[in-house]
Parts: sequence; C-alpha cells; structure tokens
Amino acid sequence: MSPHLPEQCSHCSMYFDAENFCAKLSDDELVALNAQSSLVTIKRDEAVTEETQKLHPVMAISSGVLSLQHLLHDGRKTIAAILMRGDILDLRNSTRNQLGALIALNSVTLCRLSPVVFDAAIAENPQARMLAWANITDQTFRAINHAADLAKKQALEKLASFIFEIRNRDVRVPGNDHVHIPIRRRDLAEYLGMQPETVSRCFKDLAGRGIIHVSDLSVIRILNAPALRRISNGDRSPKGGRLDVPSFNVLVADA
Amino acid sequence: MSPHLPEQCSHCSMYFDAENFCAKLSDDELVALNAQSSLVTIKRDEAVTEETQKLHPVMAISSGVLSLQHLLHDGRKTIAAILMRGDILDLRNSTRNQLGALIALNSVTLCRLSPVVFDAAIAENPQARMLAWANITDQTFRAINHAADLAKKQALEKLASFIFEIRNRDVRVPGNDHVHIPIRRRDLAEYLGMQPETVSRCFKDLAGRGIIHVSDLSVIRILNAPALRRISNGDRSPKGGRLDVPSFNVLVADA
DNA sequence: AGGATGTGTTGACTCAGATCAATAAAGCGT
DNA sequence: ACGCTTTATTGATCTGAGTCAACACATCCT
Repeated sequence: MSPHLPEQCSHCSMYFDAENFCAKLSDDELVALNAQSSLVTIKRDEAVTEETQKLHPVMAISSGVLSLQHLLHDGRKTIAAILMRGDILDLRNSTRNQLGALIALNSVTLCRLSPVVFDAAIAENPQARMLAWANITDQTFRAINHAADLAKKQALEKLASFIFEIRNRDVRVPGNDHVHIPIRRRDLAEYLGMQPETVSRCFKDLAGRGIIHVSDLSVIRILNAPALRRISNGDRSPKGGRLDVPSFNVLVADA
Repeated sequence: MSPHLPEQCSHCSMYFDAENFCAKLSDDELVALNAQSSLVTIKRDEAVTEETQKLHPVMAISSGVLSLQHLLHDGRKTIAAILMRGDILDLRNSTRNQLGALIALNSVTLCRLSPVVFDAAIAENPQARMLAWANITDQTFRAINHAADLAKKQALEKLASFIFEIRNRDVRVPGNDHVHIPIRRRDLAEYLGMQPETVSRCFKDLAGRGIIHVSDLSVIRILNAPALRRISNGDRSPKGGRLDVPSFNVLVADA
C-alpha cells in the first residue's frame, strides 16, 4: 500500500472494492480527490442536509443504505430508490427533477466528493471514467427494473424480486443462500409500494410454502431459489406449468 | 453550416438540438462518429433487433418514442421506460440486468453509434462528455420518479403525473397549454401499470372536472394546471384544503 | 364502399391489498 | 433487569382498480 494513500480512503469501500471508482485512481489522483472531500456518517432516519447537497452535489456511498424518499401531500411516503455501497450520486442535474429527500435507512457512511476534482479524474482516467459511467447506467437500469416491478407485479412477486435484488446488490458469498435484509420492514414496504402488513403476510406466505426461511427480521435463507424466481417472474400457475412466452424475456435461472 | 457536416446528421435532432450530444461535437468528431454509425427507422410495434443490440450497443433517439418492455410469464406486459428524442442508450453494462425488449411505440428514428468512437468523443470532448453524463443522470432520476409514481399513487394521480412528465420532456412551446400524447392509450396504461379501461375512466374524470380538455386521442389541453398539479402530488382533500407536509417535498408550482 | 382488424369506451362484478384495530415482539436507554 | 418506545404481526373489514363482456369507433386494405 502506498505511503501516499490517504488514511480515510484506506477504510473506504470506494477504494478497496476493486470495481469501484476510487480503486482505479492513481495515488496522486486519490490524494487530490481526498484533499477536497470528506467522509460523513449519517444515522438512521437522518437526512443528507441541504447544505451538503449544495456544497457537495457529488457523493459516493461507502457503506450503509441511503434512500431517496418522496412524500405526497396527504402523507403517503415512498422510497423511490435505495443507494448502496459503491453507488455514486450526482445531484448537479437534479434541480429540475423532483429529487425528494435523501434519508439514511441505517448508519450510512458517505464520501462527499469535490465535483471539480471528480470531473478532472473522469476526464483524465479512462478506467475511472468507465466505472463511473457503468455505475450510473447500472443505476438507471436498476431504477427501470424497479419501476417494472412496481407497475404490474403482485405483492408476493414484488417481494420475491426484492429478495433477488438485495442478494445481487450485496457483496455475494458464493454458495451462501442467506440474504441479509439491511432495512426495516416498513422501509421495505415503502420501497415496494405496499403496506408493512402486506409485507409481513407475504414473508409468512413464502415461509409457509417452504421457499424461504425467516431466521430473524434481517436474515432470510432461500430454500427453493427456482420457485422464488418463478414467483418473481410472475408465474402464477399452481404447480410449475409454464406458459408460452416470447424468448426475449425468459429470465436466467440463477442460484 | 460546415461543408463537412454529414448529410444524415443535419436532419438529426441529436445534432440540431443544442442540448444534445452531437451538437457539441466538432466537425471532425462528427464525421468520425458518423462514419461508423447508421440511422435506422423502426416502425410501431417493431423491436430493436438483437443484432443491433449486440453490434451497436450505444444508440441515440433522434425522433419517436422507444419503449423498454418487460413481460411476465403469464403474459402481463409492462412498459418499464420510455425513451424520447435526445436520449442516449448504452446497453454495454446491461447484460447482467434483465433488459427486456426495446419496442417502438411509434415511428422511431434511431442512430446506432459506434461505441469506440462514442467513447473517444466522451474522452476528448468535455462538453460532449458533460451532456452525455447529464442525459444519463437525467434518465436515472426520471426512472426513479416514475418508480415513485407507480409505488403509491392512485390511478388518477399517476395519469396527472404522466401528463406533466410528457409535457416537460417534449419540446416545449411557452404559453402553450396543449400536450401531445405520442403513444396509444394501451401503451400509456402499460407504462403507468394500469388497465386501458382505467386510463379511459381517468381521462373522463379529469375532463369532467374541467381540469383538462381531451381534443382527440393524442392531444389534450390543460385547463387548470394547479388543480392537475395538486392531484399529481397526491392531494386528496376535496377542495384545496392543504395538509402539513415537510418542506423538502413541497413541489414547485409550474405552468 | 364494405368488411376486417385494431383500439378505445362503458358498465357490472370481483378480489388483492389497503385500512383499521389490537396485540406481540424487538430495541433501547438508564 | 427494568420500563418505555418503536416496530412487526395478526385478524376483520372495506374499497380502488382489475377483470370480463359488450359495444363504439378508427383505421386499413382490397
């Protein structure tokens, strides 16, 4: 490890996860970026301040789960997106869009980057540029897939999709069928556009069918991944009888 | 206009819309990009071929509306996203994500770009880079907002939001309260996660309240923008009585 | 023009999930 | 360990929008 490596970067997943932005920076670039940046920790239910959003419109999630929340006039709340380790957030173009509030769903470590130095690194370092670009396009497709989940899926199907989403986004231990759910039931409900009661009933349903096992509130174990996948793909036939479907959307069997 | 300007670019909105990617390219860059690219027209209900997706994973919408569709096993269909003039689509990172099918909702003109030349332009031209980055982050926020619409809003609220979304994305003539709806009712329903019947009933409802006027299937006129905005923001109180809501989400009054 | 096909609208009925209310179980500070 | 607060679960009821079916328009084709 280089002697130049900034102390706070050495503990940050943006640096030590090989597929994250900071991992691709040279020591000099990292020092330059770090000099204008600052790590901050946000406790659960607290928001990223307006001030941070103005002064540091570019940030990266080092750890924890950050949510983007929308509130309707009569109090209905929605978690429109969840940001996790490695995600880059660039608010510079978000003024026109209704952004909503950035609220931590558990303890979040955020690196507030300097937009100027960030742009410079993007300009000069092709690998870093590619990773940043890949992360943003990934976020776009994730958001689109989430929208698709919300649009037509039933409660049980949405929950099944969520379990896969969380498993795929988390750092994955091969062969481990345990999935860690890093957020509360009510946050999960708000993310999936349903009520906590319904989430509870759906977990119970999946457990009752022997598809998952709910160890405690934050850990479940997938017992029958193919069945869970079928549910998440909207197969409502009682016992695996498959319908004809155009080939473009036959989804990969995984796990 | 430069003598070097490629013929097909001169008719393309990616070039003549000042805020689009190609408008920022130098003549040399444009010629280089154009040499490896090709415009293609896709008729309604036709898909972007697998071959195009493989050979030209980077494309830009010159005109028309392109949809990204998901299909569930039992036949339920969802339009997860709609891409319009000026949007850049980069499929290179989409292999892991379930992309779905790219289907034209009306006649679409697509410019299939060379990834290599596109990357080179991104690397060398800061303005073009910024615009491409801005378009992608914009798409992300749009998708997130769409997800928020789908999560908790009622049918009428979703339709109201859609009217504003379409108006804001379209090229806007100031003072013109007509909104052109470029897609069919059933496509609109699939985008909003509802049934065509419900869309029809909601249009009727809004018209009955004097909030919009439906000229024909593809043109509506907004008669009472504040009321429409209130509905899209989830105000269900009968006559404008406002509830207390945290300041971060009080939305701008527009129009 | 006429028939055929695709698209949008209207009405009657049903159901998945929201809502309300009550209880149980976790967290958390002292 | 205690009490207190927050969060999750369970049960009973209600409703918005889905579903089904019939009809009204458009648009297209020959």
